[in-house]
Amino acid sequence: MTTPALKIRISFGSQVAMGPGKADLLEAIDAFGSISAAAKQMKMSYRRAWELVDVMNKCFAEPLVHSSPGGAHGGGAHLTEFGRTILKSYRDLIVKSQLAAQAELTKISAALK
Amino acid sequence: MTTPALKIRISFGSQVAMGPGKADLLEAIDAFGSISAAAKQMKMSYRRAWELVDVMNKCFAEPLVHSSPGGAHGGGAHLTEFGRTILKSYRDLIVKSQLAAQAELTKISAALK
DNA sequence: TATCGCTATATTCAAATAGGAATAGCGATA
DNA sequence: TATCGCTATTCCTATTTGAATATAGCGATA
Repeated sequence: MTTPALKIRISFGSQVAMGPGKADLLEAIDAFGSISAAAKQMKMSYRRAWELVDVMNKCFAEPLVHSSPGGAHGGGAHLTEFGRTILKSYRDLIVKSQLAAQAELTKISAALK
Repeated sequence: MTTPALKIRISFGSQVAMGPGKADLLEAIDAFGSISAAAKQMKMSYRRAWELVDVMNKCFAEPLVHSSPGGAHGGGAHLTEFGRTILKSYRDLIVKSQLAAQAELTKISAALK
């Protein structure tokens, strides 16, 4: 066994509405106040980060991220209350799932190379 | 909300050791006794099915699928006891996770378009 | 020992995806 | 009103992925 991990996503049609990467991105946006700074910290292109945000905003009934194209220091982006709630629900979901699946995950992990 | 679903995979380094598609494939191989028949039923190419099996066999300490290139009716493939055990563990893991995550999944699903 | 169907693998081509660079636009603030 | 940094979008290229095809090899069994 080496690096096994549960990866839990919420698929929505052909898209992923929420997953580990998107959740991390939301947290980074919350921490840095902009998509571009979050992207840099996560070592992905601004383009990719923007796309992930766009997918999320379009999957959900309301945007999770609100962004301002201009203003002080170029504007920025922040989580909406809605976004914060979804993020928390997802994180809770992950914790509960992992906990419930621990025994099986341990078994499977032990069987990996 | 339309078609939200939890997708749970077990990642192993850069590869996916087990996931929904691989588990379904294992079941199809178990049911049909060959990779080729399983592939046909799942509407994927033999090549792709073989690759998925190959990844699984290489991620785990023992092969999950044993295959015979020749013999009656061309041989075939079947699950090893090891493979059957892993498959069951994974299916159990999914059930337990889904159950534990139900409340949060319902909340998030209701927030989707 | 010839047949048959499946495994195993290489090659080629098309398609989807990811990444990089370039650029326009925006608005608070100095 | 000029500046600045970030958002938003386009275009092009490179890489990855997937499908289709072709072919060799295998061994039970008839």
